[in-house]
Parts: sequence; C-alpha cells; structure tokens
Amino acid sequence: MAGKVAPLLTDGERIAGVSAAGPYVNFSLNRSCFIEHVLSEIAARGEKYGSGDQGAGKTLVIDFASPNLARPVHIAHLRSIAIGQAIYRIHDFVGWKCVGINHWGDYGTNFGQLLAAYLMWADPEKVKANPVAELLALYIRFNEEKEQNPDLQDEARKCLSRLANGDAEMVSLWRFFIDEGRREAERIYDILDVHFDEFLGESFFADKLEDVVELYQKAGLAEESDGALIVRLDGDGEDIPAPCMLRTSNGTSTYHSRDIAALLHRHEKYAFDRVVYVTDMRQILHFRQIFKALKLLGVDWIGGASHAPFGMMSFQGEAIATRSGNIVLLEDVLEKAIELTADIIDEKNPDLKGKAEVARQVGISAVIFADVSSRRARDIVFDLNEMLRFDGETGPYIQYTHARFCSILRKHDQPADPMADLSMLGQLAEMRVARQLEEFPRQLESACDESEPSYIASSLIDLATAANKFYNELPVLVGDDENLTAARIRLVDGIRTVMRTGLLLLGMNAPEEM
RNA sequence: GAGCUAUUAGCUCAGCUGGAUAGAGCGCUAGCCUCCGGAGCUAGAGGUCACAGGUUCGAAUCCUGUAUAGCUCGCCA
Repeated sequence: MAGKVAPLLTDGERIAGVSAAGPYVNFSLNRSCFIEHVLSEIAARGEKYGSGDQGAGKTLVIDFASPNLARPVHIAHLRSIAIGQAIYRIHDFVGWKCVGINHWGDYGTNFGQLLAAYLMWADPEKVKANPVAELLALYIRFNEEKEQNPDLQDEARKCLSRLANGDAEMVSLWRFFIDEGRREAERIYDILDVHFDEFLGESFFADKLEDVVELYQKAGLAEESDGALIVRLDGDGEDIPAPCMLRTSNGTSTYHSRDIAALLHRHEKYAFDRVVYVTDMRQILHFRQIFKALKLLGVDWIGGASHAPFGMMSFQGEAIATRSGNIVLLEDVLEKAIELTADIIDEKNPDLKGKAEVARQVGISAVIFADVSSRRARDIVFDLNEMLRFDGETGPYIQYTHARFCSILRKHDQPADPMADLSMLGQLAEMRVARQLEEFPRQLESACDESEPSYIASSLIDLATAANKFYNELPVLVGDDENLTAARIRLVDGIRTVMRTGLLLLGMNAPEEM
C-alpha cells in the first residue's frame, strides 16, 4: 500500500521527498524551509515565543508551598514550592492572570504541641535568640516524650483550647510562633525568588465554619453521624466511600470545612477559571472529597478545580518526618549547592565577574532543576550528591549551554540580522536544533494543561543536546562566509531565546556567563 | 478488606492520546582543543519495558489479574 501511495504524493516547496519504507510513507521536510519558518516565528515573537493567547482573560488561582508554620522548611517542601512556582510562571507566560496563594498552616494540633512543649521546657531567652532551631528542638522533644507519656497530648489539647478561648498568654505565644515561622519561610522564598500574591492562614477560615454548615444544611446534604456533621459522597456513580466531615463532635471545624470555606472565598474573590492545588499524594482523597462536596452543592465552576499531586520524598529509606528530627533543612542544601558551585567557578572560570551572584544562580537552579525535571508522580529518594551533580542532564548543563551561546552573540557584537539569508541553513545539526525549537511551544502547552513542568525540563534538555552538537560540528563565527555567519547567528539567537524562556519558566536563572 | 500512585539498562530517569531496531544522563571503556566556553562532544559495552493473560495487522503504551513499593480510607492536617 505504501509503495503505491508514495509516488502519488508530489514533492513541494516544503516537502523535499516522499518515499515508501515497509508499511510507512515517509515525508522528508525541506530543511531550509523548515528552519526559516521556525526562526521567522521566533524573530516575530521575540521573548514571547511559545506563548499564544491561551490564557487571555482567564484567571488561575494556585495554592502551593503552604507550609505548616510550626515546623521549619525542609528539603521535601521544595517539591510544592518549585512545582507550584513553575506552574504559576507557565500560566503567566501564556497569558493567564495568576494568583499564587500561600495557605499556610497556623492552626491545629502542631501548635498545641508546640505551646505545651514551650510551657514545659523552654528557656525563653534561648528561644528568642534562635527561634527556628529551638522551636524545632521543642517540637521533636515533645514527640519523643509523648511516646513514653501519652498524657502529653492532653496538655497539647488544653493549650489549644486555651488558645481558642483567647487566653492572652497562649495567643501571644502563638503569634510569636507564626511570626517566626512566617519570617523563616519568607526568607527561603526570597532565596528561591518565589512570590505569592496572597498569604492567608488556615486560622482565617476557622470561624467561617457556620457559613459552610448552613450551606449544606439548606441543601439538605448534611447529616449527623456519631455527633459529627458529615456530607455523604457515595451517592452517585463515582462513589467516594469516605464522607466529608464538616464539623467534629466537639463542634470544631475540620480540614474539610476549612478548605471548602477557603475555596468558596477564593472563587468569590477572584472568580477564577482554574484553581490548582500543589500538594503531595497523600491528599488525593482529600481533594476529591472537597471537589465532590462542592459539586453536590451545585457550584458550576468546580470543573475548573484540580489537584496536581506529587510523589513523596524519602530519605535513606525512611520517611522524612519533622517530629522524629529526620529532616534536612532546605536552606542547608541550597547553601551547599552554592558553595560547590563557587568552587567549580574558581576552578573553571576564575576571572568571572560577579562570581558570588553567579554561584547563587547556578547552585540554586541546580537544586530546583533536580526537583522539577522528573514527572510529578514519581517518588524521590533524597540524595544530596545526586542533587548536586553538575554534568549530564542537569540544571547547570542547560545554563552552561545558554551561557555558551550568549558568549557567541557577545563576540558577534551586533544584533541578529533580520534580513539574513536563512536558506543557507540546512545541515542536519541545524535541522535538529530547529526541530527542538519548533517543539517547545507544544511542550509548553502540555505543561500548562497538565500542570506538569517536567515537560519543559525535558524539552530544554533535548534542545541543549541538539544545540551542543551543533556547536561542536558547525562553526558560527569562525570562517569567512559572512552570510553563513549571519544565518547561523539567527539560529544561535533562537537557541538563546528559548533556553532563557524555559529556564525562567522553571523558576531558574539564566546567567549569560558562568 | 477497599482505593490511589508507581514499577523501563548497575544507578537516576524519558518515552505512555498504540506504530519502524525501546532512548538519555550517571558510572565503566576508548577517543576529541592549528577553530566560537571541555559544566561540552564522539564511539562502545549494558534491556525477558515487574509477571501472566487479553484487545489489535501492530502493545513499554490500552484492558483484566498477580506481585512488589509508597500513600490513603469520618473526628490529624
């Protein structure tokens, strides 16, 4: 069949050849034509290449990072921060109005434990001098001693109840804890260059409980069960056996009711078209319940809600758990990465100006890339050496490639010529680069639709690989054919543009020298 | 007991809306600066795509079951 069909298809300007190969009909693209097409597109769109008007007039609300302020930011938290930030930037790039929300945990059990531990054991002066480390030590000690002495949990409950009743000492301590936790978290976000548009703690929604209860009671969806108020979710085809609990038998709000209140609040405030939650996989059921509960309520916008879950990070075969002290602080990892990068710069590029800043940009980006480069769903085993690898498919590899082509453009010392004769390009290595450049917008769109930044990471790796092969095979500036140089400069400019865009979308830096 | 997610080279991963001989990186082996940045490039070795069925002209990819791992299943968040 293929043998009969192929001869009937004529060659044209864009198709250089048609041939039969077994059951397939192969089309060969006219390379020059293809390359010219891609580079014209990049020249026309400039730094916006890859973005269409997909998001025009639409609003995204994205909930990410959302730490518990009773505990320090550790390496496993990087996942939500890095993935969330990338999803935010990707939407922003293709025209969405984005609202990044840090919905931090400033309420509940952990704070009760911390309050109780503080009352029992803390040296206020020491805590004041070094709050993060001292509070962490208290938290760990509480959980250790709780093993021997279960009554401690009652102490925690008492503290929480005193807090809820407005006890001045508790309120003042609690404020101190969240202020410190907040200051610490924001310091890390600054280091990572991550920004939020709204910070709202769970405590803000704790007193919105009755509004939610009323909605469900009016709709006839709420029912009493063992003293608690629940909404059954097992009514229709997509059964969720576990009900959604609105109110505990003690009359307090729950994670469910607070999140429902928060989502209603957000829709009222932002009228979003899409809302994405970036959390680990343990919360898959939770969000299914929330979304279903709102669907039962008849809200028509719930179809725009999605959960972008990611796999768990473990540490030498053990769960990373703050209460047992089995954690690695995120900041420590970032500092190590920066130090290591500085050493490498001293070795490879000692005369680089602004070394310290570049070391920060490369070191931090390496850690971010290690986190966003594989698909969200994968579980990750934390391995510092793996995270700080600088060759092969890594963040520094992409940045290095970008810097290398920036270097060519610097040496060329004049802007890419829009009139360059692109028909001179047609070598295989050039074609491979062009194909990656052409592929980028599609990967970007998938990354946006599926909340999967790793597509962009893969795309950049493929582009960098093709670009480095091109670099090694074909000279750009060396040689006496000015027209060829002008044409290849256009290709180099395209590489630079797309690599920079991709790096920034992933929340990384794109230094021009390193 | 039920459910979710995963399982691809020694290690880390890509490929998953079905198509040609399953691809990278790391590590290992052997190479590449008379030429734009060697954090690079080239070549080689390395695979029963967890297992068993099924659908199909064709399955790593879709369906069913099994195994293994992680997670979850109303008063933690």
